[in-house]
Amino acid sequence: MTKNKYSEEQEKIARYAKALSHPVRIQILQILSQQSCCYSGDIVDDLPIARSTLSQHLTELREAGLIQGEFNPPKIKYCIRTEAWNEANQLFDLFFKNKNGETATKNSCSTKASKSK
Amino acid sequence: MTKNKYSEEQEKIARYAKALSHPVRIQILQILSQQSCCYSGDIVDDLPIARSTLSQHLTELREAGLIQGEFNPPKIKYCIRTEAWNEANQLFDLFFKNKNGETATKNSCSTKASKSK
DNA sequence: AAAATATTTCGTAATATTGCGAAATACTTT
DNA sequence: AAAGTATTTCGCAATATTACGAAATATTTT
Repeated sequence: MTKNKYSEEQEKIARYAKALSHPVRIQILQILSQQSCCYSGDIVDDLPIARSTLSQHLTELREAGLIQGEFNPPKIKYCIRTEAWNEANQLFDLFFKNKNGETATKNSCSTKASKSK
Repeated sequence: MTKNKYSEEQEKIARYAKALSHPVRIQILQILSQQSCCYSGDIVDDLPIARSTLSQHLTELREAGLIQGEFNPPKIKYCIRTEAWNEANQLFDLFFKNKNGETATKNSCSTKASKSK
């Protein structure tokens, strides 16, 4: 294992965020999350991308843990993976919640800050 | 303006998510959000990257709207930009909230699905 | 005006992402 | 077994990201 530069939490948030960082993946997840599950072939009709490109995006979402595919020959039924979905939701929640109220208001700055060495 | 493939909301979520898609940017935002504002030079000491690289990440966060820099010669004080911070928070909230409960549970699939044409 | 301090921009390199069509794979139906 | 349907993998190209050090920029202090 390589050197751990960042915390597990930071890596996790970044990984989920990366999965959400393309509009087509947002759309895919919205489709899946709103109308239970879907078949890949049905999704592609609503998207402005080729089938092979969709496949790549689905793979990314699967590797991020956010969706799962159930083989239902000859189709594959994709669904939201609730476990990861909830974890991501919670991570983002906490991330945004952890903020003191006094930012961006002219003054309010701690001129100190560590500066080790 | 080019063709609008995705909704404004989808683009917005993806843009914010992209800003959050690197662990070092998560860490930067955590530092800024937890202890009001900071000077760039102070941040870099806690991060495993070069100053010039930090500058790039700060630019990305600024362009995403999540932070703002106040010039306080010869330093620049960076703070969270609350407006965007709250918007992002709300967008992610809604995004994750919009989900019916019956996913990823073996059955529960709508075999139909549009398939126009 | 020269020196010191803080940050950004530039040049460069390595790697990752996004996209497509063609071909490969896998399973079902004829 | 051949044809049909659904998806993935492959090969390729264009662009974006991440990273660094050196040089440029801007402001204050000496």
